[in-house]
Amino acid sequence: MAKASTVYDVAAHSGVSIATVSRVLRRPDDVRASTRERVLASVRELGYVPSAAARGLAASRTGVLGLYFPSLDAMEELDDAEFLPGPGAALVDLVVDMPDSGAVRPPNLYFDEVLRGSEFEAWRQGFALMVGVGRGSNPTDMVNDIAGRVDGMAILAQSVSDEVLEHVSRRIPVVLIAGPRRGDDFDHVSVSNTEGMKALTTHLIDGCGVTDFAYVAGPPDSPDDAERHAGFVAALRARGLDPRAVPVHRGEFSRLRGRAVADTLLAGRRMPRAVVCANDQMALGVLDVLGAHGVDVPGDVIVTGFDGIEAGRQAAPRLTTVRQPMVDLGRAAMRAILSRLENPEQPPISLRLPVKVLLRESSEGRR
Amino acid sequence: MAKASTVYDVAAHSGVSIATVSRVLRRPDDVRASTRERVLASVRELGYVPSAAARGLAASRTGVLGLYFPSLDAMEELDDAEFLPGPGAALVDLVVDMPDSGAVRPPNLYFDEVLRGSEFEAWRQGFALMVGVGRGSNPTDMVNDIAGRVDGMAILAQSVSDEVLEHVSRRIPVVLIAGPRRGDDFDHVSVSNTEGMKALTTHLIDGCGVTDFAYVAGPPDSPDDAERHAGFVAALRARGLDPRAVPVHRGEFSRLRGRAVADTLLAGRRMPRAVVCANDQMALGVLDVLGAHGVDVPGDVIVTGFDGIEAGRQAAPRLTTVRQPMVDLGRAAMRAILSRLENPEQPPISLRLPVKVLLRESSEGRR
DNA sequence: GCCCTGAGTGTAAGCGCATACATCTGAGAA
DNA sequence: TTCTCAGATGTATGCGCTTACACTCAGGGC
Repeated sequence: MAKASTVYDVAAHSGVSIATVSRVLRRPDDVRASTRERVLASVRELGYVPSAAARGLAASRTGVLGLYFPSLDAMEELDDAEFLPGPGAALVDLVVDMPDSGAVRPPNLYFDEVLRGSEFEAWRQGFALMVGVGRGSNPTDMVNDIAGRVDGMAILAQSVSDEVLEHVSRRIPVVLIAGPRRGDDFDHVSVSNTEGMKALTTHLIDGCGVTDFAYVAGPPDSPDDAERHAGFVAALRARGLDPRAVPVHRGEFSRLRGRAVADTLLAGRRMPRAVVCANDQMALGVLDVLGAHGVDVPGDVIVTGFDGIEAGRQAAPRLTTVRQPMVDLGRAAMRAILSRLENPEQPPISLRLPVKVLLRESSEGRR
Repeated sequence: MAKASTVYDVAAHSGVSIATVSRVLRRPDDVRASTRERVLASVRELGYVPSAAARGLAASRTGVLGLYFPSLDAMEELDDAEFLPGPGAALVDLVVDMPDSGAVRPPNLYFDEVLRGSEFEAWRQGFALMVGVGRGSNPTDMVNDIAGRVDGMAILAQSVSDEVLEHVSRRIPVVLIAGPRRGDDFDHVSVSNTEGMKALTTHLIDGCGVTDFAYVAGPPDSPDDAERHAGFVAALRARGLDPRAVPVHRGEFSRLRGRAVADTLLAGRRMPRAVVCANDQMALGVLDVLGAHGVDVPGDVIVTGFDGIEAGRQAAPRLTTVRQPMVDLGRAAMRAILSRLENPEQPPISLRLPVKVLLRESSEGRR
């Protein structure tokens, strides 16, 4: 790494001008074959790797797309504690792992899957992907930082103030992922939360004959939760049921919260026929407790979730849920950016991806 | 986005020189407070976001660290099929999800968790993270591309040829993640595969009285698999057992493969007392089949895995395994890069992270 | 034999920023 | 009052690359 070599070095080494070196790399066909070979040989010999910074400056595009997430629960666990083993540390630690030991780390599907989709689509379109997570005292500094490094970026909605959004969008295209639409000015991709929950609820009423519900909601500031609850209410109304008669248990989107709600329900007078939860984690918590108390699911009580996480497929009984296309969300976001890049004047994009209601044994079993 | 504004615009707008604008952003204390405010107001008003390309060029460092992965199974599924809904597409699709419908998508822990750790550590150190996955006809083109964009990068071992490795490492520090050590020239972080498998196997022999094994190995070209198998063999030897007497079933690291092996075992003369698998996916496949055939685990057969994925915790019975610190692997890789960046002349780093043997019900139950 | 043409290559001008160095200003010292 | 010096700001250069444009040098048509 003794001073990385540059076009000048390669040019000198192969006896051509820097323009020719550049051409060999960007438009090889414009250069005579013999010259090209000579230059490529120098590239190999000198270990030359073009500087993307210089290239980006000159071409005024970076070839990078950005993805920004707010801080995630799964990330918060990480801390400053030293994690590297000391000099004499054991290489193996043998422990009896009790069923309830350790916190259940919520595998953050949103992050993992949206990222996966984004990376894939960016790659397909010939872009690299830069990721950033907002943390610390000034989470949105990261947004600005990324904005300076990319040709366009996707931001998980609800995580950035309008002011910052407005600011960076003057430099690059910005697309919002999930959450409510932010004014009419930003491109936006999301999933059919409302429609999905409405379809599921309607199925419970029409297909399973449920008239007696409990609803387990997420935090009040979650736009996803609001949309899902709206779908639930709409389904009830459409069938002439009174939404106000349904008890709503509001809290955080966690498995523990689901357990707490189930305890409350069990302590109550009478169990509802169906417990509809605004996400899978909570539904799994409900299943944990009902299972432990010998309640028959779905015979006595139907339980449903939302998201379609893997753990729901592995639960017993398997959880009926609404699967969000999270990978596609990432892909669609990248596409939206590119579309905007190609055609800056087009009207704002607002894409709503379809969801899939997965009917499984927590609602469909013996009845 | 009508032409992003630059330092020049901000300078003109606030009546100062570009040097002052730059100072306001980089070293605010060197500028008089009143001037600073004026410049910051212009920054806000013009929606100015500094170009990282220009900054990188001028400062000859990018402030970005890179992470490169080879193509992953979980990624391969993604294809060019159109995924965006057509104009009249339904927003909801209601399906009865049968237990065996759909492929079991292996959540790629390696990717997700190493990435998580890398991003976190990069952020802590004030760097952004760029990710790339090798795919297509020339997977390692991506390595070169990333190398031109970052101050240092981590590469998942085994995924890049020595030639490419050598080439990019002349420009930036490169650290290899997992796999075998590559010569003595590269910095390298990995986990204690051998020691972990040896400890687990030793426990099975000493603690569970197992003398009769079957071993389910991964693909022949997997260095992880090789190390794990070496640990297994070492444990047998240390207790006077003959490794050659243990049937080894070699194949890919998948759940389906585990099921196939279990079928084979069941079809055989006699079941071994313990089935040791080189990863969790395969062990889960074995559990699937044994469970379906009413074989008592661990009463009749003990099953163990390796990796510590979440699904193993949720299996019934819960899977005994060796947990790799994947998040820490990512963090350690980023640290190694920075360490090398600060002190280019230090001797090669070779860090081996400890693993944790998790004894759960697939080996520990009633006996 | 001359001019035109196009392929191949070189020249030079930025791209937007950081920063060494020059310049200017005003307050305090003499 | 004049000089000094430090703080504040401006000037100018270069980071490594892309690319418009200029140039050279055949070969072909006249």
